[in-house]
Amino acid sequence: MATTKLIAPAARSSRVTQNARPATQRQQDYLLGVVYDLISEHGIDALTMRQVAEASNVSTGTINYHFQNKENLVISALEAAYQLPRDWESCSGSPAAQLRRIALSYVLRASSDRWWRFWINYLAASTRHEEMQAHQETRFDKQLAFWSNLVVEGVAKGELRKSLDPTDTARELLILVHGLLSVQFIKPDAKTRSFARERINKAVDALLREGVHKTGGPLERRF
Amino acid sequence: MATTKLIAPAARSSRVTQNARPATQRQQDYLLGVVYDLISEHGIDALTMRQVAEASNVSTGTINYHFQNKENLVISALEAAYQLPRDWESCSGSPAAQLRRIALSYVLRASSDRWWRFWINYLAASTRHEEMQAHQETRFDKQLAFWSNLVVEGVAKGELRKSLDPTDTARELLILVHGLLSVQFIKPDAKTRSFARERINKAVDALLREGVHKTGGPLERRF
Amino acid sequence: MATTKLIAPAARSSRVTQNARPATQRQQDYLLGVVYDLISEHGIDALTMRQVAEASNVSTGTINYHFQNKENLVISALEAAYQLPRDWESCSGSPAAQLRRIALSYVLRASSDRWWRFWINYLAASTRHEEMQAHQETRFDKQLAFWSNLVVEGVAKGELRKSLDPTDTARELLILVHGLLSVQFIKPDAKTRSFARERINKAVDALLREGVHKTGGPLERRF
Amino acid sequence: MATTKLIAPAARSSRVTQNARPATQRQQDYLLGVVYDLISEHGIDALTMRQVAEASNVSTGTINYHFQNKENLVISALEAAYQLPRDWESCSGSPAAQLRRIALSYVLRASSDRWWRFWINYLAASTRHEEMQAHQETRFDKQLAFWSNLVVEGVAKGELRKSLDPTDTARELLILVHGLLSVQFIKPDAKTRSFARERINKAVDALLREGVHKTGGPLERRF
DNA sequence: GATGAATGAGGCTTCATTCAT
DNA sequence: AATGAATGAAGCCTCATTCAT
Repeated sequence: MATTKLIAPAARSSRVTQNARPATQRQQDYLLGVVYDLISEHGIDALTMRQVAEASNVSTGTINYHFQNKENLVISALEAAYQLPRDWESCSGSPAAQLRRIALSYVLRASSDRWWRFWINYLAASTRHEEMQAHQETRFDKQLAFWSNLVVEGVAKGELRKSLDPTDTARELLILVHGLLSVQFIKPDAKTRSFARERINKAVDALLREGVHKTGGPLERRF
Repeated sequence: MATTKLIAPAARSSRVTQNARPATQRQQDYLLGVVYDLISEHGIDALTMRQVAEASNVSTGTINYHFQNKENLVISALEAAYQLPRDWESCSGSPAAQLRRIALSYVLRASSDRWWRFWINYLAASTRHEEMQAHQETRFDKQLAFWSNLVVEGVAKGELRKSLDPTDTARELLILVHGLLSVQFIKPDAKTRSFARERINKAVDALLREGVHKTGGPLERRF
Repeated sequence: MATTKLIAPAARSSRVTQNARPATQRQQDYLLGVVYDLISEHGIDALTMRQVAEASNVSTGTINYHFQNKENLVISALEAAYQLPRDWESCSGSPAAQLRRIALSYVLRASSDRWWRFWINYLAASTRHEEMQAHQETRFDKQLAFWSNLVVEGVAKGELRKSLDPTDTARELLILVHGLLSVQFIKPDAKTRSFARERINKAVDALLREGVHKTGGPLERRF
Repeated sequence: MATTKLIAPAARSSRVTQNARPATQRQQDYLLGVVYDLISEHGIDALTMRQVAEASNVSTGTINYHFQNKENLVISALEAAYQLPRDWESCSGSPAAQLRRIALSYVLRASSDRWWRFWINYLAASTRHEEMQAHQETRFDKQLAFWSNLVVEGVAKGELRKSLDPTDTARELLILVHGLLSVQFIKPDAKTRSFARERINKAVDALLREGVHKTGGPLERRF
């Protein structure tokens, strides 16, 4: 447990001492990884500084030395987590394929459960934590913009139907995947996950221009 | 809290002193109501026994006398909350109107925020609490069955299109409202709530048979 | 250590739970006595909740149950200490004798060291604690009024010289005793204390009307 | 802190690394100045090593490198502070003017508050710290001798009344200014400070020989 | 000389729970 | 049934001090 390595040192900065040398940065990133794991596992409220200290094999003083206090630690972990490379980020290919892939990342799998468990805890906690709430909102808007852009590109490349309104389409997809996410949390079984995958594929297929091959081969169905 | 096994929902009264006389029952129900309110307001983890005692004007000893310990108290409150009559339960009218009304109850309003904040906290907690998870599942299935049935009735009465598959339709609606719910948590502003309302109305309208009046009058738009 | 009994239950109230039953009141007063002793002994800043708990043979939880937090505990102790009966309060006799007695209470003796050590710590702490500062001021004003009044009465009874301005006289005396107090802290030896006693007696003598016996017999020299 | 025995004031340099070169000495003196400021501002007990490090723009390691530990640092700072030149030390003019000036230095002003706040904290701490107590005593005696000497000189120059006993006069003045100091701490407002100034001037005036100009011109009233 | 990350004891406080009344 | 004082473990955080660099 608690050994996940996070993003590259250069990628994180705010909230912690500026100009931190690489060693410090690495240590902080390591600690944030531990926190991410613990939150995914036990929820935000159950997180204790002692837990973090023990799981990361440092003293409680060290945690506070780097992050001042628990709130800052949690927020930092959240920020770091949100900057974790999603698997779809490295996803190349056509806009339509990218869109499908991103949308399919909302399907729970063993390897991504951690992230989504983290996410749902964050969402619940954000109902009583303004800063976290704002964070969620920002992230959603970015997501919306990114998806919209993919739609625009897909239309331009002739993959997607010309009649699509990019923002509406993106929003509709986002609502769908979040709805499916909820359902997957409510019914966390293989069948539900399978259904979610099919449903998402169907939704993306519906955006494709006539004549473009639907749901494609094994590459696209990997999820 | 953690991992304690809970007893089946039906056995609820067995959680508390056996053979409780009505006065005792009333007292306990009153306390559970207080707990529900507090959880809605501050989340499950923030609940303290002292809070409950003060909010209900009894002593901490009394709380423990009735519920033995905190976990038991919380679970009892959750179970009780899930048995609270939803406002749409008393909703009469055509199946289509009922369906619309139930679906619209997923739109956040001041008065219902409490319930949905409670719900999201419950959902997050359920990712690490088997019994709560089971509870969620049961509730979802009931919801699905109820909505399906409304579709069946609506088709029978000629309000809804004949081509509708009841279960598919109900599930699709449920996914939609849960998606909109997530979005409303992510962006808790009036515009988002307004959008959610319109989107739900549109979805229900799409189920109506040609010739049936869409979205209806003020009665149906109350939400 | 830490067994000083404080004032009667009825005398204290503010800051702690109102309507506390006598038993609670007694417990709180007992705890405040312990705190008073500890502050006298080690200063305000050195006081720890654990210390209080151990010295009073209760748990730390109990301390916080009664006083919520350390600041409140200290302030309560200060208020209680300021309501401790000074030995001159029970002092009867002529106004001049009372004045002399009160003034002489500023001479350190083993039995009153505790109080004055407490006082000097309070005074130092009050330079960075507004509420404590205000408290000091109030107390000084009361003292000034009380001493002035004694002068008025003394003049009326013909013990003190008619030409005395009550407030000026009282203030002048207060400055003197506080100056002597500082000196006694700076040089805490028998000689300095003895000097302080003589100096105070001399100052009071100077207020007496011609013909009135000076510094008097053993009764008045008890201090 | 507590009860550690301190070394004699004269040995101060021995507290720090031996054979310190001038640069080291300067560094240490600089740090002591920072400590003095911080203590004046927040009291002795509130001082933290980190505070010192940040205020002086060095690392905590450097502080400990120079002073080994906190106690040593604080004591060194206190000793250094007591060796700071008072502004009246550079005061020239007649003995009477010097006496007035020194006495008036006990009147709080913005610029001297720091020193006196420091002093009162030191005095309170000295009730439980033998070495600090001895320090206070020594300083008082020096002050007494210095003031006595000024009286002697003043009498010799014909400024002060011949009947004055130098030591008695000096002691009486010291008691007065310490009394006024206490009052100024108890009531830290402009009116009290103003009163203290007048009172001291009056006391010094009372020492002047008949015919010598009282309280003098603006130069002497600068305080 | 100087740094600053790391330590861990110890400070304050919260809180579920117990128990005499 | 109900009370509420008392408990003590555990939470968060601070801080003097150490030590590898």
